[in-house]
Amino acid sequence: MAEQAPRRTTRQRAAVAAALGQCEEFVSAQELHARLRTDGERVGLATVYRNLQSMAADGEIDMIRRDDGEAVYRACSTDHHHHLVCRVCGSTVEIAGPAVERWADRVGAEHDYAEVSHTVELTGVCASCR
Amino acid sequence: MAEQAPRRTTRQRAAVAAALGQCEEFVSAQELHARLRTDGERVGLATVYRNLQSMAADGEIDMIRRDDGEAVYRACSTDHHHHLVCRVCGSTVEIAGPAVERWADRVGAEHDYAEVSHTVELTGVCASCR
DNA sequence: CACTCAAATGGGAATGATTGTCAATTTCGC
DNA sequence: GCGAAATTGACAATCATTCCCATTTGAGTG
Ligand SMILES: [Zn+2]
Ligand SMILES: [Zn+2]
Ligand SMILES: [Zn+2]
Ligand SMILES: [Zn+2]
Repeated sequence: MAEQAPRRTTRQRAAVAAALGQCEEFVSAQELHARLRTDGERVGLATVYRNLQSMAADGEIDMIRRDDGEAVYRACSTDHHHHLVCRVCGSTVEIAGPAVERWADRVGAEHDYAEVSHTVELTGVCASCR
Repeated sequence: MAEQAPRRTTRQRAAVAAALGQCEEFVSAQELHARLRTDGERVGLATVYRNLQSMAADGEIDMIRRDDGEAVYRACSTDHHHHLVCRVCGSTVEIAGPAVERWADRVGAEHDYAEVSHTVELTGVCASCR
């Protein structure tokens, strides 16, 4: 299914991965670039974009979109899962939902769609923000 | 939950709604603006954006995001549902899934999140595109 | 290690969707 | 009809993301 593009290990790619690993919440490419710069790492903005995108494509990291459409990324356990995000403070809970997975597969099959993938994100207001 | 902002009926708003109703697939604000112009309707681009956004906020129309992040809209049955979109031709199937609804509610409750809403979109390759 | 070459980088310009501005117009209750 | 408030429109301004392309670098090869 997924065409694996050749990937080299570069200082920049490692720096991006490391910086992302430090982040608690989802961060945009711009934000991560700023952090890298603050940390003294010298990585071009375009490179941050390219690496985040390829890592997301390879399933190494998660990518979702904010309400305004901006893409935000986060390093997390590699196995497939979803998120429950607080609309107020942004705190996130990772959800492993075998239930949704099965549902998605079934719906795809019912309508004869192949290679079905899904986007499932939950948002709400966490206990401490109420 | 939803604060209903006062909405007036204007020629432009009606034109946007009508044009959207004619569309088979999801369309972006830009595309809809072009269609209106072609049809001889004179509506400003900013107005198309504003109306699509407010209609989506009111739940009158659906809004999802393309892979590139661009927002696309579609008029459809007003009751809550989800979509299964073909990655190749864009053909869409509307999905009414009581199963997901229950799952989302349960997960929210389990983690003590209030006002939980969800985003669920499926993509695949339809039969005729294989 | 020296050598080769495609992959990767950077950074500044270009793109393109979306938003902001604000005067002019329109709606609608009174 | 009147007037306050909502809406519109043309255009400028934002701003994330992509392009371009000369330069650097990773990683086999012998
Ligand atoms: Zn919170
Ligand atoms: Zn729909
Ligand atoms: Zn198709
Ligand atoms: Zn639902």
